[in-house]
Amino acid sequence: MTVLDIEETRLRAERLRKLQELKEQGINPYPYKFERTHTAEQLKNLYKDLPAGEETKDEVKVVGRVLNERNTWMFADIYDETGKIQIFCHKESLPEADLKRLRLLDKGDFIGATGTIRRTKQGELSVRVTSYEVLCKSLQPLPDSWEGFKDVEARYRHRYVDMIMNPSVRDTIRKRSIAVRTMREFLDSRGFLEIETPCLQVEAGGADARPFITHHNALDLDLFLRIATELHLKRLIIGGFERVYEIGRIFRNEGISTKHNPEFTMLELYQAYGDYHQLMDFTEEMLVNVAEKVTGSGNLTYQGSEIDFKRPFVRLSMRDAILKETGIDVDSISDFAAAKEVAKKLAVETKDLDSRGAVINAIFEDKVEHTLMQPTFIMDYPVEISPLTKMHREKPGVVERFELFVFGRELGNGYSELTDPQDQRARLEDQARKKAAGNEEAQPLDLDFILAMEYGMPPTMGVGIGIDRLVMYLTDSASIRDVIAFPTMKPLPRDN
RNA sequence: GGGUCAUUAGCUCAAUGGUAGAGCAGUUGCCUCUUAAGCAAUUGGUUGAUGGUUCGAGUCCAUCAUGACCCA
Repeated sequence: MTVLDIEETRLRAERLRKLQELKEQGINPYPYKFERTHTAEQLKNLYKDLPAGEETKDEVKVVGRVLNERNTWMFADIYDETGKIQIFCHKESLPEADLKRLRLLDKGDFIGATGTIRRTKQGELSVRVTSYEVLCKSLQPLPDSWEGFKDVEARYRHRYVDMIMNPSVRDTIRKRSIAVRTMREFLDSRGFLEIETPCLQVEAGGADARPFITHHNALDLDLFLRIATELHLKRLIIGGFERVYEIGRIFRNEGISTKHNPEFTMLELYQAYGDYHQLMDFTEEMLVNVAEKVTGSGNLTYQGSEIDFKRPFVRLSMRDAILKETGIDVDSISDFAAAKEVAKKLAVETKDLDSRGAVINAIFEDKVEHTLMQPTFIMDYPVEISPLTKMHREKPGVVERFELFVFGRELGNGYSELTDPQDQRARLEDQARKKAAGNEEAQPLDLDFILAMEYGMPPTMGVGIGIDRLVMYLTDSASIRDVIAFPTMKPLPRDN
């Protein structure tokens, strides 16, 4: 795995030699600009009716990275962001010095070429080059263009090479950008404001997760990286903003897997005067909108399974979902001990769990979650695992919370926000007790948040949606690393 | 955290414990021709790291590093 370290390889030395030779010919291999007239895509459209074998006098200037060359630079494929255009370097069109200088080029170099448009007998649209400029001399050899660049580790460590060699990588990242933009447009058009909240926090609350710790030198103060944006966005609601959202980086100090990256992106949005029923409608509408914009239809295939992002999504209470899957009615479970009894019968692990609700949730996660392939809202969660959510207006012991599942995985989490400051204090004190008892994922007691709530918070609905996971579905990516431009990698030892 | 597998040339991959190889890339020459890369010749290695077993280790053993997959 030292392939692309800056080593003095033969191939690099060869390129350095050519670089030197270019300089000696008075050519700047790293010039400042080049004004192209067309992109590859524009040319393709413009000349789509030009028959094979036909030549025009239209002069164009194109740019791109050379990725392929045939017959000793007589033909070369150069790529800009929109695609490929072939250049044709014939001795009758190019001065001899320029023709000879082609030998100083390598695959990976950027060039700008001027010439006339023709379509070859083979039907390939080409630029007959009359002059060209080196726009950047590349020093590193690219991977084999036929076999490709497959080594998974190398691809993630050197993502720029991955992007050059594998167009699908760029396509996925592009779709991610479109998905995020579509979400912003959707929210902006509904009167939401995007507001940034702190990444550095004295207490990391709003979710059940272990935070990263960092240190502020001047204040000599340990700070946490945020694990959610929830508590600050709600302060904005208290402050008088009625519709706010943030699409922000979240940091959770957990393992790395195909579904988890330590830093990931979450959309959280809050709207005053709404409840979780309205929120489910809203969430559906937004996700269907995004899916259609990115994939062209809400109907997509993920890892071989059809997933239908079409309204309405299934809505099912957690109780009914468990009942359907196991035949057990969790409403009949009276207390923690009874819950553990049931879990044991179902072979569900209850180690580290500390309440009836936590056990019921574990049963759900173990028995039901993986069965929820199509977009499904699971509603009405146990209160013990939902410290920021309003009690259900009718059902005892549960809160007005839903999670959205797709392909057996959690994609979103929303609720009627708890707005009663005394209830909120009691719930967070309960969490703080659990934290003190060793539950590292329990939430801290954020006194300023409770103080804020004492000033008064209107009824509010709020939801968080994992952007990375959503984009995985939209791009049929098996790993979260595929939808992140630069996923977290363990560094290699530097001692070589 | 546990298990399985992987790591050999720039890339993709071979190699019963017995001389480290191929294709492509690179280089040189020839050729104004093409869609997998024109033809010919040719260079290129601390086999992830450190120990061990052995007459002999890419191969067997141990430890470590990085990663992939599965499991909790």
